[in-house]
Amino acid sequence: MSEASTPKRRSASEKKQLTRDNWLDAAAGEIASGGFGQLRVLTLAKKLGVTRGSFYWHFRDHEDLVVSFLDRWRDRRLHELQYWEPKGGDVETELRQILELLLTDASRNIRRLQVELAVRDFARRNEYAAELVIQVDAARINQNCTLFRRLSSDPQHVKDLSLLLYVATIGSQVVLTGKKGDEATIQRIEDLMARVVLGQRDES
Amino acid sequence: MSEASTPKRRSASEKKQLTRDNWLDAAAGEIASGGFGQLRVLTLAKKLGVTRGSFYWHFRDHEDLVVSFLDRWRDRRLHELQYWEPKGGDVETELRQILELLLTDASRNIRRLQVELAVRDFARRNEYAAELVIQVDAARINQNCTLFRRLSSDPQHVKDLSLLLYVATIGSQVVLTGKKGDEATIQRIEDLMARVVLGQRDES
DNA sequence: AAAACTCCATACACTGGTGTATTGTTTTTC
DNA sequence: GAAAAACAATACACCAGTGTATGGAGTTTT
Repeated sequence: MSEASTPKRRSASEKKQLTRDNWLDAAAGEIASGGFGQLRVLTLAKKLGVTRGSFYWHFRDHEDLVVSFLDRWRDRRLHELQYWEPKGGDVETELRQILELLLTDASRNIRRLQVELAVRDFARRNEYAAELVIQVDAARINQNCTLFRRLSSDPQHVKDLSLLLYVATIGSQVVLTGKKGDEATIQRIEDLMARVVLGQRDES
Repeated sequence: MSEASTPKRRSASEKKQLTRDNWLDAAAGEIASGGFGQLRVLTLAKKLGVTRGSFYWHFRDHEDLVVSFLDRWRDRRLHELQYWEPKGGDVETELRQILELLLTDASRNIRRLQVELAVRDFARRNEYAAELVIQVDAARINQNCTLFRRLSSDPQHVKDLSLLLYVATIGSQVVLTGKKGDEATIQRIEDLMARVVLGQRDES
């Protein structure tokens, strides 16, 4: 009788039950668009088509969600580095590959990029996030060092070059993200950076 | 005599009255430490030792505060460029001056830097802030173009170099802000960038 | 000195969000 | 196929914050 009035359970659209990871994925969307400050349990629940009752089964509280998200982010960022190992080959082509990865590819994955920027911003006012960002930064910079060791013999110079490359890519992401007509711009920046870095051979 | 025309602040009970700018200054503090998302009228009032009654006399609402703050920020950033005009001289020394300004000086003014990063972050989810950031970025990049025109004759190359310098400095601020022991690091990055840019002479 | 203006305090209504307790519904396990 | 465990809905208490209305004290103007 009153069947139509109260679709008791979740509407027949989706049926599966939610996992912790589902909530974290939804959180990623919110964080990407609004940052950690806009992360609301209520909004997430609506987005997932459930009520907060589900959330508080999967998570202890709001903070638990944030910490879990940060942990997952860190793990994934550190883990993916493994797939970005230089394939070997010419120094220049290897550098090009890295730049392609750090700039062009990154700019196409704008969701991922926005999450990264949100985490970075959050790290300015959250101790734990700050630690993770430092870890990830260090790992990435260290990874590129292996390339630059083929360009210079001075360890300090290698570190500096790698750091410079890194801050330049991060800066590009910060400044150019979301602007239109930046595809070509990024390409030119990529070229320029390659030339600039290669010009630094044996200058130690 | 002349005091009759000057706006009075003191009162017998030592309580100064607040101006719109006082509120904006207090807002700067909150924004620097917590971002725009943490900007609370209540907190500001407490910080200033008054109640919200004062706020709602000076501002229409919360949004009015945000917009006013952004406007003031934009005006100041555009205005200060005027004092950073190259003093003329050697190309290298001029470049060094600019780098000093963009990196070392910026890293010492950490409050100002944090506000800038907060505005940048806010711009990712706020149309108006995004417009202002674009204006400021464009003005700064354009300003440095005048220097790079002395390094290359290709207008495109000049633009690219200026943009690269800018994103590198922004990236440095994002990555290195708040880390310890970065004073020396910034100095080395500064050196490296100078050499890297100067190596690009006449390569158009 | 009275009126008018400026600035702030107080009280209240309202919104949107968290967390908890309890109950209800699936899904898994034995 | 029932008990147990996993997942979700509902209702509630509670809090932080906004905006508004109104009154009031200090200062300036007339």
